[in-house]
Amino acid sequence: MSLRIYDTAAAEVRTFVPLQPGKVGLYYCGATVQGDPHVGHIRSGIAFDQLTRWLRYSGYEVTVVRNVTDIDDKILAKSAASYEPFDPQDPDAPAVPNEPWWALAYRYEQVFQRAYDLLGVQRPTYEPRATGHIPEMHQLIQLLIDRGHAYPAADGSGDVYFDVRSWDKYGSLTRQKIEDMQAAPDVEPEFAGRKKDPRDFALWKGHKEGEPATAAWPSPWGTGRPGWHLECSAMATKYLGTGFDIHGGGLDLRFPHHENEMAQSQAAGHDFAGYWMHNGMVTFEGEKMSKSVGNIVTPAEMLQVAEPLVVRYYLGKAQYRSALDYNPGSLAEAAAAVERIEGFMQRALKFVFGGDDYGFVAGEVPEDFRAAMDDDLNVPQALAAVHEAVRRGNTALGSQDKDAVREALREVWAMTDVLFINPLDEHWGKGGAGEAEYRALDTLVRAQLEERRAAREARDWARADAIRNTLAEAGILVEDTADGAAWTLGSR
RNA sequence: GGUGGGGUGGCCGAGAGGCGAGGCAGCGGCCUGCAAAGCCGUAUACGCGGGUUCGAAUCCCGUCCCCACCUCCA
Repeated sequence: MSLRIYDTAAAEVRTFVPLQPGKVGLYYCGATVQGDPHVGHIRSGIAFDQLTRWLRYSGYEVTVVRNVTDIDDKILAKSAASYEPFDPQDPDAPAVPNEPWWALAYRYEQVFQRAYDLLGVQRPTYEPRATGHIPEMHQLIQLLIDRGHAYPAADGSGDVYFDVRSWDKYGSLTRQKIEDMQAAPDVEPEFAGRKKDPRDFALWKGHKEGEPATAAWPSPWGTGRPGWHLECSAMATKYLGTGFDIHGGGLDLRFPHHENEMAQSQAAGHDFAGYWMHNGMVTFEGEKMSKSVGNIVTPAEMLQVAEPLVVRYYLGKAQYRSALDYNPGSLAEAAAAVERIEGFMQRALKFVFGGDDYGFVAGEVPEDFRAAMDDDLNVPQALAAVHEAVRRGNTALGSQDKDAVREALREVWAMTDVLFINPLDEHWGKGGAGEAEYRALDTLVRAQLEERRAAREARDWARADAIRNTLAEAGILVEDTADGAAWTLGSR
């Protein structure tokens, strides 16, 4: 009946109850813009896009916040490396030489933006950057110091640490005890005398020799820059309040990122997130894709072999908490499924409205679809509902049952709109051809089809097949239907 | 060592005590001049061994294996 979601903090499925009726505040972790996006980022974006769209379809007013972490160790390191001499032949050579850290961050932010846009991930209501929220972070740090949960390092480094031993709920998000955590062997010596406990994490990092002056901000504890984790707490609170509904992100962010976020926010006296949602990893032959393993498939690579809609369908087809395994056939399989849906919709539209979708109104989403989505976003089951409606519609097309075709079409339209995989949505375009180009091509193809029709009438099968083959070589697929031949641009 | 999540038919991927989700691929049929598309049909699937039950992929016990996190990661 109503939405139920799996809450990582509670480790169980809970009925979703918003803090304010009819409104949802959603924060989910975006990227640290230190490199090109990989499919994991996009999968996460799509998962929370599905959530957002379903919440909105369900009548909620949703405020979505996704951070851009534009300052961190890696960004600085990559920028610094771009000033080093390098061999242009080296595949790891910097894309832009002598690039300031802020330029590098902004460049990658835009790459992310394009990827999200292309795959139909709705832009968040607010997309704040870490560097734009230094004062908010300072307030939070001061609050934590005042409450006895943070301390400036005793060695004058300018670092400020969160005191994990001072917060007895530390570890509760991931159900870990500090004592049981594997000690990071390299951490102890480096921070000896600086941290009270090796698990203490930096809220503020004192400026170090050799780091750019542009990456240092004055603070009550000395010039420096923010630590990781802090930006999310500060920005979530600023845009959604000290208590909000849902916090999301990838499964690999549970610890330490989200654990630390939760600790510092709650230690500051904030309720913070009511529900924690984590999407599963994209795996390659069973293993998490990661740069160190070298088994990465980038969104750009996927988009070379499949159109954006197909990539979105693929990345969004599994339940968001499951691992999604990629293999070489994955995208072709997704493409076939998408074509099945699109084929029905095209035929149905033509049959019911004569090919003109003017004035078409999508129907309601059917009950089985609604139930599936309400069940912790069970998209695979929701897709089953889509395909069942498609089959029903195809059967109705076969029997020329206009009412049944129209009904199936309205349902499919509504469902694919919610999942944002409606092949006829203008977002996905039509093969990239503009209106004028399409009309020109249509005129030429129709002339060919007319000639073929005449040949078929004369039972000149060789001629008819030759025309069909020629068109096929140009990527134009001809299908004979009850009311004449139709053509489509093939997907490959 | 600690904490989570898994092992489902050729592949992907739901389900979680009782009519074999769905997609992709395959096979047979219908339709078609032939195709394509579509429709219909088609599979001794639930890691292994025990147990509970009238009935277990689903519950219990044992066991093997895999993955993730505990360091940067969506």
